[in-house]
Amino acid sequence: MARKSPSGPEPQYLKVKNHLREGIASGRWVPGDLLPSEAELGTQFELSRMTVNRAFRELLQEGMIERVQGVGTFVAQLHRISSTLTVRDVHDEIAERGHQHEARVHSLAAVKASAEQAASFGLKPGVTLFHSLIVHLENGVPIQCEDRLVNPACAPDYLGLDFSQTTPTHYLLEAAPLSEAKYTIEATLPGELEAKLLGIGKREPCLIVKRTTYSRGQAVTAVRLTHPGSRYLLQGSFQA
Amino acid sequence: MARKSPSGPEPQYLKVKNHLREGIASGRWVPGDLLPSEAELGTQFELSRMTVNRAFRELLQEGMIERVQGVGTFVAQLHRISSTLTVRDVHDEIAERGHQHEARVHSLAAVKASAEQAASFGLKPGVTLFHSLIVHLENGVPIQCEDRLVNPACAPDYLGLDFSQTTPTHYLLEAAPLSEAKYTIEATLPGELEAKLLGIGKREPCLIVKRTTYSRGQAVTAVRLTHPGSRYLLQGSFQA
DNA sequence: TAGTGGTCTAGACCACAAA
DNA sequence: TTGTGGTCTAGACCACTAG
Repeated sequence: MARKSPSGPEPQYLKVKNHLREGIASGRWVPGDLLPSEAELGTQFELSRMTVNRAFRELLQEGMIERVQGVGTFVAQLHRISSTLTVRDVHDEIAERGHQHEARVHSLAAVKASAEQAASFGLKPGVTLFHSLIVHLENGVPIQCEDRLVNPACAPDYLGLDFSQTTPTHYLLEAAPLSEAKYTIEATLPGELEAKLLGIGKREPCLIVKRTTYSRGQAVTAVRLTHPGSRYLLQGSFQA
Repeated sequence: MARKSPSGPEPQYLKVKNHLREGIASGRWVPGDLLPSEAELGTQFELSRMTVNRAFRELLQEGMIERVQGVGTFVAQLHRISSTLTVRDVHDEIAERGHQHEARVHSLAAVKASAEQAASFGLKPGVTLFHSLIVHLENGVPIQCEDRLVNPACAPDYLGLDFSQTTPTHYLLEAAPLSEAKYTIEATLPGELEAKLLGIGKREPCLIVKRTTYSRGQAVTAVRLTHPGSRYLLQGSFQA
């Protein structure tokens, strides 16, 4: 039978995977086409079916193919462009650009939750939440206004932290293991206070990211990140 | 030895995977902790090592764990919030909301590429590119202005298509298998023509997605999607 | 019935890292 | 040397689909 990887860095299942990827990328197989079966490729490459299966499973996970039990494996219709959008800690983001990060804490206090706020945390109106309002500067220029509510149960010592030294994002990710997040991205005008804190006009468009993160099914924190449209953009890429 | 899945819908490797996920989500293991070895879990669950290995591989792929050969498997540090942002065909998006989609083609012609445009396609200035300008309406309300350049080599018959019936996105994905995409998302004011076509004021913030897609290393199309900030937002979620 | 994918096994050899 | 993960095998049983 086939030899396992001798010492070279390329496992056998990758050979099969690349063979299929190249066939699809080159147009040899187009969306909807039936691909060779696991058994067929196993014979062709002199590999066991499990090894070929792994190549197929990874391609399935990547959305390159579709599989139907009892029928076969097909090239997927690439009608979705999905891309991984990484929302990161501002500090890391700025540091990676080789720039200086500064955080100005404008507010850090306990507040009574409004009905709407409480609802988003799954708590009763009037309960105490922690609130922080921090402006992040890159090389002295304000690029993000971080307006955050925190569930005290998940971070009891939140009010005692020094957020000019560590970011809430960083702290909260350590305090409560992240299990889920929801976000929206939109373009609107800044609030009056936001405009003032960011040093921009009231008519300058802002890119606003709202994000709620959950740990063990419980909402940990809800944040509104306001970025001057002229100074900030999100970017990313996608590899099929 | 262990019994394989008798008929029930839950494979054995999922039992192991869920066991680990729950242990991490519940805080039984925190980031940095050493998890049980494959052999250990194999004994505990009465499974072969390969089956346990599959559970670990999938968790690794999901970013839940980190593995070091010769050392062990650890709970990952969750210091990045990455989320899958799916940029989809507008038509599908609107149809899924149960709404009516209409496309108005305002321009469809061959143009001479400017130096900048040519560069983004890796072509020489002055070559012919195809250009289309289409406004998409949801239930009669303009929500997206699609300003697109297309590489003629990848879609020779682009100018002959009826984009009130099929979207450029849909057509291009079929014409050229997608291999890579780059995008940016930003908030700015609309151009004069865009404001007019979308029926909005010149001072209304817009959410702008710019995207270039590649097929086999060659740029296929570059598009600027302008959305009125008051009528459109991106949303998504992330499961750890 | 024949062919497909979905899962699982009980071994195996290897590279690697720590003691 | 021991234990870890990384890979691979040559079978196996099952569910499902098509002819």
